[in-house]
Amino acid sequence: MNFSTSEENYIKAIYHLQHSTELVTTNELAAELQTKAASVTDMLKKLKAKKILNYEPYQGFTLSEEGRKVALGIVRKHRLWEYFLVQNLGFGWDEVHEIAEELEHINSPILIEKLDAYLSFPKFDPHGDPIPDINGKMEVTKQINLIDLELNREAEVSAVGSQSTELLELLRHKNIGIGTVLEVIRKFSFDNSIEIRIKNFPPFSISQQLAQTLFVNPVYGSTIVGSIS
Amino acid sequence: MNFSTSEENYIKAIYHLQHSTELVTTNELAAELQTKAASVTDMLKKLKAKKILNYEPYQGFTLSEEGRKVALGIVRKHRLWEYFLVQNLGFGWDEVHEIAEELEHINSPILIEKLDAYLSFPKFDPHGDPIPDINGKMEVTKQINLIDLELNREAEVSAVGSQSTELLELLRHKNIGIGTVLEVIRKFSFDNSIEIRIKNFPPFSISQQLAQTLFVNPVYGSTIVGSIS
DNA sequence: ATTAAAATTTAGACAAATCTAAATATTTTT
DNA sequence: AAAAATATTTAGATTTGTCTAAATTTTAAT
Repeated sequence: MNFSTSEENYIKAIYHLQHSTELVTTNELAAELQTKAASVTDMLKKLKAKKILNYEPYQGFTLSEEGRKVALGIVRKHRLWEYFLVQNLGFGWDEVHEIAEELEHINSPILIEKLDAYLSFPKFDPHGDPIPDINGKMEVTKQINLIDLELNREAEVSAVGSQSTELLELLRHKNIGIGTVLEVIRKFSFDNSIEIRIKNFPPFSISQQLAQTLFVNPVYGSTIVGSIS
Repeated sequence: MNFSTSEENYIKAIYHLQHSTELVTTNELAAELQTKAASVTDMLKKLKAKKILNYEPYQGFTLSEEGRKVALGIVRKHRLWEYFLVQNLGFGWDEVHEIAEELEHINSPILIEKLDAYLSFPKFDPHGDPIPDINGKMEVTKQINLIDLELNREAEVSAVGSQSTELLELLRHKNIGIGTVLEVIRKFSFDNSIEIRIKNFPPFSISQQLAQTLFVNPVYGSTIVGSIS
């Protein structure tokens, strides 16, 4: 099935809101999309008719299985284009969101597969968010500085960003390795450093540069992994 | 000023039709866009109000100076994307038109300038059509096999596609060089060979491979060159 | 368990882009 | 130069996505 740009924007917004609150409400969605509640209701009816939503009037709504697949497809396109814009065209990571908002609505599956191959199948976009693969699968892993404190505080280190001796020296000094479980205590916006604690030890802080090389899986907080096809 | 996707499609179609007939008519445009004459009239009024068209009811129409600049900007985007799709993503030249029809409506001047630079400022798209530069200027030159026999038959060789000894050997044998004036007599669709004549000599034919390396300027046939900004 | 407040939906309107059918203008034919 | 044929425009309707204002439902407060 095909969707209009407007329908796609609704589906994507619902997908993102569901990450924090399972049941999404009309007003939340209106705020997210900078539109009016009445407009949202109209679109909800349309998406329900297309079997994209589980929706009963006044009761809130969630994406259907089909809806989640559509959403993952849009997220895939958005993040692949962002990667291209930063990595190949030389944009800054903070300049690409709006352009990707347009590019994500280009409708050509073969284009996206060729782009993915051209970029060598990246797993994370320039903001550190995971890129779903063609089946909707994506890494649960994220950079530790991107952990959402509202959702998860504990995370297990699953990979490090490079094998440089400088990085490994620092990690050994801090007693961090693959498998280490960390609790994120606080983030400081001044220098993007974060304070963390390894179980049974006193807290300490790590720099932005180090945080960006630590890829972690949330210990609870099941970021759900699914499939598009 | 900004234009909707639909407005842009009308502007581009009028631009292309103007290449064959100076004054464009409502029915021609309706046929080109696969729509109805009544719909065209509606849009003509809109574009006239936006000063894109010279249009008097029942009298046909042409793009205004402003309209031509807008059209050249759209053509520029279309052809740059086609170049990217073929050269970088590995599409065949016959597979990219539809995708470029979508991509050409992405509205980000900086994106197009970065893409142009990334592609090293190509002057021709994969079909051999010239790509307008940021000011709307483009080569009048085209591959000789793309000469439109309805418009021009005589053309002057202005460049050859490579300096390989094999090519130069063939060109010397055929007596073709920079500045040679050729008359295109006929095209054969079976093998895409074309029959040409050098003034005062008997006609002979050249292969598709050779034709694609011969860049020519029409001798009469004023393909108009303009500026966007 | 009412009432008050907040959230959501319905009703009716609007702009953009399209269509069909009817009216009008232009061009061609005789 | 009038009639016939063709081209173009107008009038009125339709779809999509949006809005405001009014009505309804749910939730929270007393």
